Amino acid sequence: MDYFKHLRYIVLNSVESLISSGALPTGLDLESINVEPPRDPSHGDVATNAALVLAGKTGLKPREVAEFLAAALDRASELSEVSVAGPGFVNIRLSDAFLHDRLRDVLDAGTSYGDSDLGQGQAVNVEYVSANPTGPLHVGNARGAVFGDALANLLQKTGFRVTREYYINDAGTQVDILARSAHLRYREALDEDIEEIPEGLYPGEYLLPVGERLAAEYGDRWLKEDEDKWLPNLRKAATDAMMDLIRTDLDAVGANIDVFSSESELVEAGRVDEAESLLADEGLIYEGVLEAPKGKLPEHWEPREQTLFRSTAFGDDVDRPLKKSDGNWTYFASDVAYHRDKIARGFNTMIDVWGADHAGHVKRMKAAVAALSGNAAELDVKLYQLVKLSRGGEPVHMSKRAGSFVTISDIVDEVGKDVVRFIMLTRKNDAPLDFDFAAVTEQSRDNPVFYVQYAHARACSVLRNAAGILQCETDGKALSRANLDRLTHGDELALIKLLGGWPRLIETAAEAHEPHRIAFYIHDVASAFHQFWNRGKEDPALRFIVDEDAELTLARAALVRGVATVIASGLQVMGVEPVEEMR
RNA sequence: GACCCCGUAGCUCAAUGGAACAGAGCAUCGGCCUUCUAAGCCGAGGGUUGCAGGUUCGAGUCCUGCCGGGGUCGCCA
Repeated sequence: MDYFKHLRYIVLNSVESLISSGALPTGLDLESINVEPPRDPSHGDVATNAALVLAGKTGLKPREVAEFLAAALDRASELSEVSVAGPGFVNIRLSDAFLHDRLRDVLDAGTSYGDSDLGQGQAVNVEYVSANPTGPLHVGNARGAVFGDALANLLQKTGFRVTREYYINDAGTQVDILARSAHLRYREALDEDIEEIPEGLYPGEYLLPVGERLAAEYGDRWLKEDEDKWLPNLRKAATDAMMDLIRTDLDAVGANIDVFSSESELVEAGRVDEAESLLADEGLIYEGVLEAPKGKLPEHWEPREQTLFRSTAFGDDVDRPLKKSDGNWTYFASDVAYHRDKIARGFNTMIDVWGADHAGHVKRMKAAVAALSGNAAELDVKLYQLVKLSRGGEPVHMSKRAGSFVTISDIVDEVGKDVVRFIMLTRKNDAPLDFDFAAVTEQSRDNPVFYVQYAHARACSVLRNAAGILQCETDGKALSRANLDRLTHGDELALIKLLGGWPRLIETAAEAHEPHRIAFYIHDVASAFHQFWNRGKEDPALRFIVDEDAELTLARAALVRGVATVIASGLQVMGVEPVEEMR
């Protein structure tokens, strides 16, 4: 149960009874009434703004409305204390018994605690990574992969039907360059001296095996042929090989893509033409000349007539070209077709996860989605900032030209998938992220991965000890039967309140499309738990295991199990494995 | 020139439909190891939320303008 929702329901009931008794007038707007945790815990467990919101239309002062409401609420058994404060807030304290039931919620539900029906089974498409298939994935892609994957988990937990998707940009000039680079490695594999890799081709060594495979499969067949003969074949072979690398990288970081969509297939199937004619039917396509951007002109700029999409009709700043001067579709054109395809597959909610360098494309893509769906479909674009790699404070340089960049597999091999995933979620997506190879594996409180995992392991350790002493099971189901009335200390109850906030947190994080909030929340839980653990050092009566009081020990074990469960539940959404022992 | 993101303690960052005194950690200072893992904990100081207006009973949050940092701006994706 989300106790904030439950309390809001109680508040609304009280307001309605005040209306029917004539204390408050009818026709009030109850929608903007909320029940939230107060900033200052000394104010209470929850607070409602109901009186502030309602007072205006009643002709009463907020404090008067609050007094009425407080009197009505006072009868609810879930509450132990109701008071009016400030301009007219009603502050509420929850009864111990009500809180004990919330801990029981956690124990009964296990890691599915916090599951929600917010999404009502609505289909959501989450597209992430979607890197060019021209090489292995690098750290920046890892951030997109982890963010997208965790967001997808989060939406699943809140009742959305999620499809995780990767758009393979295998139709552009980059792929021609890849094919030529592969051809070079193919010649090399056939003992030709290729000398230096020419400027403009991909120098990475990951293309060596591709050349060897081509040589083994085709012999010297493509050696003497003209480029236009071998290019189409090598495009396919090379992108397939690169997608194998990429799948390996995705797998290494635990990103599970459901659907891979190919741009070239989209183009070949005529989907781009279809999308264009669809827009043309709406009068949104015209031949025109774009104005040059103000300020610094791009090199070789000259006015040119081209096929334009009237994206300004949907809030974009300028209209956008759909065709290049060579007659091929622009990347934007095929992306329009791709999003039309997603809409056609029944997705009215789409989330695209892009690097911040694509920010300029957000408006045009939203415009296209609006145009294609008649404003029925919604696109949210989540941009993530760069990852700055360092090692012990020294920046790690990545040179794409030299082919020396850190791949996802490199980083996962060194620090492990769980560390990579956790760290990637310790910043808001639109804030830059520092990733220090030394700091993320450090065993100290500065390292959030360690801090949270340690709390989980410490909880498991306490439970192992308790099980040994009490000779009992310490799973949630067994501990749910403990006499939780024994949990009366303020710190115990505060911990339960924190755990009870998980259902609310998961919903707000899902609505905001912000999985990082989970990392911050479970860090808070870990912190509260470490604090409680240390309280026991000063005061033996506050230890989890209390000699000669098996009943209290069992009740506290239930609380510890609750902590471990909520941390594990959060880690599950983040795609991180909770550890039971620190090694 | 235009658009987008960011600007919160000395540093790195939070603040969940606007709400009562803006929170953590690091660093600084003062405490705490015969212990369920000190791989940690407790306490203190530290702020005109970049600036100036506006909306509101109430603004870090919404609106306008400016300042500073980053990103992007037809035929790369």
